[in-house]
Amino acid sequence: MSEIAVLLPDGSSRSLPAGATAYDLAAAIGSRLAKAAVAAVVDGEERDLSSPLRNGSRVAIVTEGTDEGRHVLRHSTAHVLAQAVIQLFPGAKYTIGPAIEDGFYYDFELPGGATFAEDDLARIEVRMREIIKANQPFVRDELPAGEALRVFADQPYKCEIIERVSSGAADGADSGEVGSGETISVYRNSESFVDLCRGPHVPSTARLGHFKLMKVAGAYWRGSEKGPMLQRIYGTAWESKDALAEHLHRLEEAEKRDHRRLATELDLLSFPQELGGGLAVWHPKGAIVRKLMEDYSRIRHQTGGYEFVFTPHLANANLFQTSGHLDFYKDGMYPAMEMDNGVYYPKPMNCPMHCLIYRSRQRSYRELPLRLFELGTVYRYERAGTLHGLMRIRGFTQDDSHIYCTEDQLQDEIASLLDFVMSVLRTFGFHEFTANLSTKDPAKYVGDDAIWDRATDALRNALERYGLSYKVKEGDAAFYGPKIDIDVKDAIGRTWQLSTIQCDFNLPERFGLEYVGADSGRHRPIMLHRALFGSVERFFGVLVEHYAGAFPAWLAPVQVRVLPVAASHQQYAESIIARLAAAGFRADLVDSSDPLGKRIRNGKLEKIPYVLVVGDTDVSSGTVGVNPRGGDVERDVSVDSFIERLRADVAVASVGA
RNA sequence: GCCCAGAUAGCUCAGUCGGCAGAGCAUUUCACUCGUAAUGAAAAGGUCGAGGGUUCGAUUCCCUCUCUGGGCUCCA
Repeated sequence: MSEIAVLLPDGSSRSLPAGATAYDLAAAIGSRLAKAAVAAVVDGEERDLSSPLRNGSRVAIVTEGTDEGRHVLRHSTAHVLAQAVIQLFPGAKYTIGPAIEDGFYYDFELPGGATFAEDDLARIEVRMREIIKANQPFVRDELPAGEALRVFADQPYKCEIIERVSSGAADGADSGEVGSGETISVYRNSESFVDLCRGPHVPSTARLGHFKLMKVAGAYWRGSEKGPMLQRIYGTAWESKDALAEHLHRLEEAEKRDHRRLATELDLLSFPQELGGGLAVWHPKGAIVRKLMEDYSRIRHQTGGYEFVFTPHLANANLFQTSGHLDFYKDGMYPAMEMDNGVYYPKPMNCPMHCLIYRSRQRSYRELPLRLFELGTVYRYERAGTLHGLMRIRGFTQDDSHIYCTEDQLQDEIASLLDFVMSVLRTFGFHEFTANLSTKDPAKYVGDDAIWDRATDALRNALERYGLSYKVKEGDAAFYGPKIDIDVKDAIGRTWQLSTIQCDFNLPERFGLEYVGADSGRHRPIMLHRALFGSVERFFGVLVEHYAGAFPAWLAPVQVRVLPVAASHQQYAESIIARLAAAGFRADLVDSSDPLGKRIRNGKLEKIPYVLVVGDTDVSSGTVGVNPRGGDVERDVSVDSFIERLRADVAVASVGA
């Protein structure tokens, strides 16, 4: 046969000479496509451009600048990194080097447990650029496993991967999916560097180049804490200089809104060394925002059918024995305090105490659903290396509620919870949500299968009824019940997992919780754990990053700053402050000992929503000059109309209250 | 917990190949009274994260600890 025909993604077909490659197809379609092509998808499998096509195949060309195309060039850049490291560090062992979001990494083991220094990155980059400039081809080869073992004889990690693959044990989590059964695929280039790889790769290194090595980090071999610690180099790679520059710019922007940096700059809170790791003190400005968040939360819970409770920070060990926390999570708890009358622990969760409230007397089905709410502060001994600003902290406050209901009530309860969650999150400026539904881990769960199925269905139905898009995470649930987690997207497109709704079949059992049903019989309630903010501290951190410290007017620590142009306007400025305070706003005044320009600048840097300037014309006509954050100056605005505007601006917080 | 890098004035950081510690901003005082993003001058401010070791002498070199950052692992 001298010609073959292949099917294109648009449904059309194309004839090509027999033996034509994916690259030939791209070239036949157009030179622009050929130039942008980096790989192909043939019959659902990613292939190199150089792979020959068969008659009847479905072929899609992967181009740079698409997610798939970037994936290919990032992975190819990772190979170049490995090549450079092997050449510069004799005796280095190379392991795996996948593409990841925005870039790639490669893990190495250096002889004698040596480590990379930050300035090694520059040397490695130089060598990588030489390799790329040399325009080395990526040539695929397929070897029997035995031969592959000989090729990688001095590379123990590669041998381990080959053995796993050839024994069929590869789980796909490796980038070690390099073949099936006895055949192992490798990629070589002109300098005889060879790496185990499934591919595909760009045709040659000339297609690479817009990359940057970012950082060195430690990482465990195969992700296991018990495995050897490897040296990981992270890099980023893009299809063009502009795309790379844009990415680096995005990183800078993200750094500018880092909540730890802004917490210092805006005097919100601090983590004094004397206090110990993962513990924060809230300064007045941060505390105002936090209090407003908590106040809002309380109002919403109050009107939402929740009953408020309070519980202590400490409890006798017996309680955590009953709840099972001491058996399962002791490592994560602060250590015991031995007292005359027993052993006490700081609480890592509020639920056991809420169960005690439930159990304090007999409950009737008429009381259900019973919704207990508390802003409950808990302490968890997070491992030292895992702490991260407010995002991972050792003492934090959950907007925690435990709902006790019958199985029949479950679905309605969850549906209305979703409503509640979204409504609250929207108030805080989040508008894009997705959910994850975590289902039973067959290896580790309590409760009978039937109730898991019914509860999982209830969660799924509630999600569908609400119309929220969700992913199912099979086997990701905690041992005690299925759950829904809500992710929100922030102002720069990052997602944060905030709210959670979890079924619990375990604690009602452990605490022997019951209610008397309409049939006069005793029944076990289902318990729901749910938090909207999750942790108030973490939610605050996310808000800081979402708004880049420029809180909306209803949350801003200072809503209005008044600046008298000169000392002669001081009295008038004070009268404006008095009016604003009387109207319930947070306003302050900075007198004229600094020049106006400087005071304006400081107001902007402090991200105050409104900076008012008052001078001669304002004093005589009862007006103010308004500088809205991020807007242009408005002169001669009457005080009444400004107050009206401010009222409208902060009204968002009363929605649903 | 593991790997790497750090910790110097309130903040951001420089510096000391081992010999009395520096800048900018912020603070205080004085002068300036100013209409939209940094007025000028002066002063004050440090156990150089903590403890130990080496040394005539340690902020500097070594060890341990604490805390922080980047990852890994973990996250009820």
